[in-house]
Amino acid sequence: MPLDPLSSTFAALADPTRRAILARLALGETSVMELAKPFDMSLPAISKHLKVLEHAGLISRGREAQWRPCRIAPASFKEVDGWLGNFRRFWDESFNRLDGLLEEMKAEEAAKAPPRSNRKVRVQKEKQRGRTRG
Amino acid sequence: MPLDPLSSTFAALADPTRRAILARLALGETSVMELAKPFDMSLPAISKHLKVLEHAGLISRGREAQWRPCRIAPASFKEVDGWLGNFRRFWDESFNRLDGLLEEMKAEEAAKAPPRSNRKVRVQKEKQRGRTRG
DNA sequence: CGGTTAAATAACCTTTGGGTTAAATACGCC
DNA sequence: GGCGTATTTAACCCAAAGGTTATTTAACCG
Repeated sequence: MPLDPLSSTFAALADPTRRAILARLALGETSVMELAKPFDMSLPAISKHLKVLEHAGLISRGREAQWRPCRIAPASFKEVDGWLGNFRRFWDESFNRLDGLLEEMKAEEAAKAPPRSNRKVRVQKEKQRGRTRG
Repeated sequence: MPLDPLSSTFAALADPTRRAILARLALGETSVMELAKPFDMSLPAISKHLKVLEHAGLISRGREAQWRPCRIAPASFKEVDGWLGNFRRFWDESFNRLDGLLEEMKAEEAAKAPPRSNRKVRVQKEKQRGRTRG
């Protein structure tokens, strides 16, 4: 019984070896052998980790002769970030528009500048991201 | 052998029941009974899920008479987002400064405006977040 | 005190996960 | 074709995860 995609992705991220592999891949596409080097672990174990990451949509794999170069796949990262966005207001104090407005007001106060007229509160776009801060 | 904090957090998020609980808590603090209602699952099972979430730092629990109200705890969410930030450039095309600059240039080109002098690229603050978009 | 409600713990079961070693597959090269 | 390198698959092991029911703890209420 396969998990829903988001669960698979989070599960894949819940292992330090796999996160280290992703960190390595953030530096650029590379082979399984290369990925395996830093770890005191058998090659099949790495192979399994890669399968988990691939199944989770976090990496994709090409074919070049006998190598299967791995690279970061963006989609699932984006899914995770999107889900996380539902909670951003709990920890990013400048996240919601009201806060943003208040902080702008404070900033103006601090700068002792006269109030400006066409000051606008920026609207959120695309599911909780893309706001100006500070 | 306890997992590192980030692994515990991702593992906690890798279950749809637990994510649903968090989604409910995003609406506000509530009791275990209340949280359990939507699920076709025994109360001890929910209790275990809550323990996992608490251990992962995703919720905290108070005491009010015989109730233990649960609420979202921000810190671990922030940790996850911070980690995710290392990969943001892979899927948020407006994330990195060079892209931002290029897009501004394109926008200016499109507007057929003369080049402006004190146009500045905004600097990233606080680990991969807080950029202006568009 | 005794009863009722809220929640956690204990003991247990079954499935999944992460690791191993040994064998198989895929491809390039001489 | 046969060899060597890269990678996956198979078979197995043990620990951890997610669920259950039965029992226990905690707090209010009358």
